[in-house]
Amino acid sequence: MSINPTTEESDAGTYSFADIEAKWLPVWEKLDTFTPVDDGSRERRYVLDMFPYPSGDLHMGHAEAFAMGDVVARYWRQLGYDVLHPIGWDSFGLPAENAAIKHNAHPSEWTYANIDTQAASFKRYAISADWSRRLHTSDPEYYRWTQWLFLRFFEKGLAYRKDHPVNWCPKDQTVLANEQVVNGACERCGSPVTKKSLNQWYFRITEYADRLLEDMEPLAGHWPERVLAMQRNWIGRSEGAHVTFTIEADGDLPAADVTVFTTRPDTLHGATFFVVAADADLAADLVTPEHASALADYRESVNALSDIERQSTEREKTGVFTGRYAVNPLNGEKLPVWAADYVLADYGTGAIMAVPAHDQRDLDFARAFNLPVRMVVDTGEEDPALTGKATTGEGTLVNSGELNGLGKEQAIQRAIELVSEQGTGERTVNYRLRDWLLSRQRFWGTPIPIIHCPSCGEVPVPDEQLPVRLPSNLRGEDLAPKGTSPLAAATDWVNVECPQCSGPATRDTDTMDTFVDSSWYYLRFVDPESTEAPFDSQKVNEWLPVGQYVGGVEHAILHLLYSRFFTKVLFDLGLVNFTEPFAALLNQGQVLNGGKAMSKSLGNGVNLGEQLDRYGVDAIRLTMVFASPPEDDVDWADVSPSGSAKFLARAWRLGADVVSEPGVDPASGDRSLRSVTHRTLADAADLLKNNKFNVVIAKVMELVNATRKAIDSGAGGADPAVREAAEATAVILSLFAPYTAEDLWERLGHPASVAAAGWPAVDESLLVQDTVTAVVQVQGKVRDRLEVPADISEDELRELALGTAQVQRTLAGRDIRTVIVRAPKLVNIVPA
RNA sequence: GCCCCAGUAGCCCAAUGGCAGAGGCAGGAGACUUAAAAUCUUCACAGUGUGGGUUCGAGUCCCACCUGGGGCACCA
Repeated sequence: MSINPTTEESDAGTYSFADIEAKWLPVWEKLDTFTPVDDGSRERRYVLDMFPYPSGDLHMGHAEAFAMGDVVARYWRQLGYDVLHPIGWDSFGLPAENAAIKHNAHPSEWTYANIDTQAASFKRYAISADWSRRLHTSDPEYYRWTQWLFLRFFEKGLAYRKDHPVNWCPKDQTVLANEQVVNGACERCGSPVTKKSLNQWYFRITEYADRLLEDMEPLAGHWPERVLAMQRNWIGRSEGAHVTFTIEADGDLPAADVTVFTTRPDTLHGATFFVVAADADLAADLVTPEHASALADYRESVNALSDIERQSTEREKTGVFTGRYAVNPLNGEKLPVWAADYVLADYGTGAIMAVPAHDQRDLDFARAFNLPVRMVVDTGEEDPALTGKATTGEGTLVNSGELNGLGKEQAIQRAIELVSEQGTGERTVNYRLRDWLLSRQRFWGTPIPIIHCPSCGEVPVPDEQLPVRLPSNLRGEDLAPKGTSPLAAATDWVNVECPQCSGPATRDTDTMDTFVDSSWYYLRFVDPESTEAPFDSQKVNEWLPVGQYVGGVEHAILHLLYSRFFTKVLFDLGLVNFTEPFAALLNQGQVLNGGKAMSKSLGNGVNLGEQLDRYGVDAIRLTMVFASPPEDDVDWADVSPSGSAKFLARAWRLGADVVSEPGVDPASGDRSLRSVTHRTLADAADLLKNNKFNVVIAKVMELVNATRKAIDSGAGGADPAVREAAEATAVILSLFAPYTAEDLWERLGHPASVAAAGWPAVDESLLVQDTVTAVVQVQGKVRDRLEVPADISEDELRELALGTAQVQRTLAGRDIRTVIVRAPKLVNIVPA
């Protein structure tokens, strides 16, 4: 055998992946096996891989992810479900624009050329997709509906504009959502992100914070725990109270009420000072004239810090006194009001009551500025004022008026009651999640379908005028980032009549974050040609939620959170009847090389095309799936595509040795091989259900080994059991190695396609063994083994075990305390 | 600092609380061959990161720790 694709003669005994690939690809094109019938005659199942971004050709990561998704799609088809497994492209985005600037071209040229390249590669890779549903988010036919959905959000008040300090990437010259800032740097290019105050569009995702959190419950067990944990973390729910402090009047400055958020209202009596975020307007409003210049200087120094510096936890505490005092509503104490950058303008209310004894940050600040520390919860630990370590645990309230003597939890409840009675506070829940900033100052995205009219304000583009197409006359340098959208330069495009008053007006020149495009594409796949609506709700309700979603963990928060949000809004709009888009999620691992992610700078990249040329599509697919459990990383340095190719050839060769006719009754075949076949089918079904694809491949390897042995030194190639085993091999292999499986299937005398052969029925009677080996333990240690009938009773087995010489010798006359019997496999004798 | 995940043979990995080993890679031996490749057969190697606990019995469950990976983080 040879795994060399250039083998010149290809006789019946030589496995040539290149020949097999060339042979079957056109046959499959004609068969159209992967378009769902979609008539309700079979149960519908939807399996989806996160759609690719068209950045050049497919890479090793695509090869892994799509191999996994295809296993599920192909398995579900074998089980007889009507399977929807579509493919499309997330085709708006920066790289296309940057390429266009560089080559003085239009982004669409680069984008659609790459899509064609990737599509051809996907076909070669034998992804069992329904190509008739192919979509691209940059097609006007698609983004028309992205705009339509935006307008529905706008009508509901879920899309709005506000002035706000935003994350700004100085390199890409655009704003970024919080989710796109990683450790203070741009997720895309790595540049340190700065803050800029701009008027921008937002989606009100915070309104859905609670539902995004609660609706994760039923996903447990179907989504990876770490993804759920990351989303929980990101949403950052915390329960506590709002408490309002009055800032006393000072000279010309009037009194003011300022509310704080605290998770520890029980420690109200321990507040010894008050802090407002230095960069919030509130600080400037409160400061007395005497302290104003110090605050201004301080604010300047704070603004000069990058996010990365500011987020360092090692920093010394800094701040300035505002000259004002806040009155504690519970005990009337006057607390000095400070402005400091350790309080965030963006979180909670941008102001806090500082309880240095029981909060480390407050304690650090108190020690830096010699402010008092008062312990109000006795945790049994040393006084934080002395140790410098705040105590945050359980304890008994002290120095706290009527809260004294209560435990922490009781005191929290009681304190909330007290401020509620006073009207100075209430129970509340606070979230870390911010609204989703969706405007981008870039060209290659979905235009925001809003017209700005000097007299009517923000006017939605009427639905019948959608799509608002991108202007076609901009290219090359016209697209270079300038800090404002390049669309502004297309004056013909920008200047329009106001749809309401017909006066002169201008289009919004920002485009949408591409994550908006990808937040609903899984719905469009159900009905991709529709010109009436983004999708047919009835059809969507029939197909969704997606039964199995497959993609990388890098989208644990971004795409998955946004899509969940979109689905909930669409539910509220009555457009879908479910609230979670993805019932099950599989995060495939990364493909590494030598322990590290592949990268140009490390020079450890592996080219997918070269691997396919060298080992064949099936060997690469099999290697990806066999290497480890799907969610684990695959280190390409640790795996053996040539080993996979060898196995495939071995499986394929079975075809030549099966000499019985198709359709022969296997009942008369060799029983032990039949047992292996049916055991393999049963185990594989179980393993596939649990995404243990790597183990399924190990099982089919065993089946191939057993079949080879039966042919060479057992029942022989004419035995019907050998045919049965080879056919089962072809069907199981069809999930992982479609070309080899198809060719084997043909060699076994069947017409194409094995993909539609159906999962063989398991004969339960073949799974039962006549006799099994029972293990006899004394005190957990194995002392003997017995061949016993599989249906032996507990009593019989106990008697047998107690009677063995080994057991008698080990017991050496000791009394028996108890005997554990798990018929027919185990007996454990426990001596007294 | 908080949260999540993982540590089994030289390597990748299996193992409903019940004999630690299914499969593969790399390695050794044999058959076939003039020889090699390919093919077929066969062999060896760990007591499951560490320390406790629960149990008749723990790789598996619980606690603590160590190591590695990931997420969040002056989030009140």
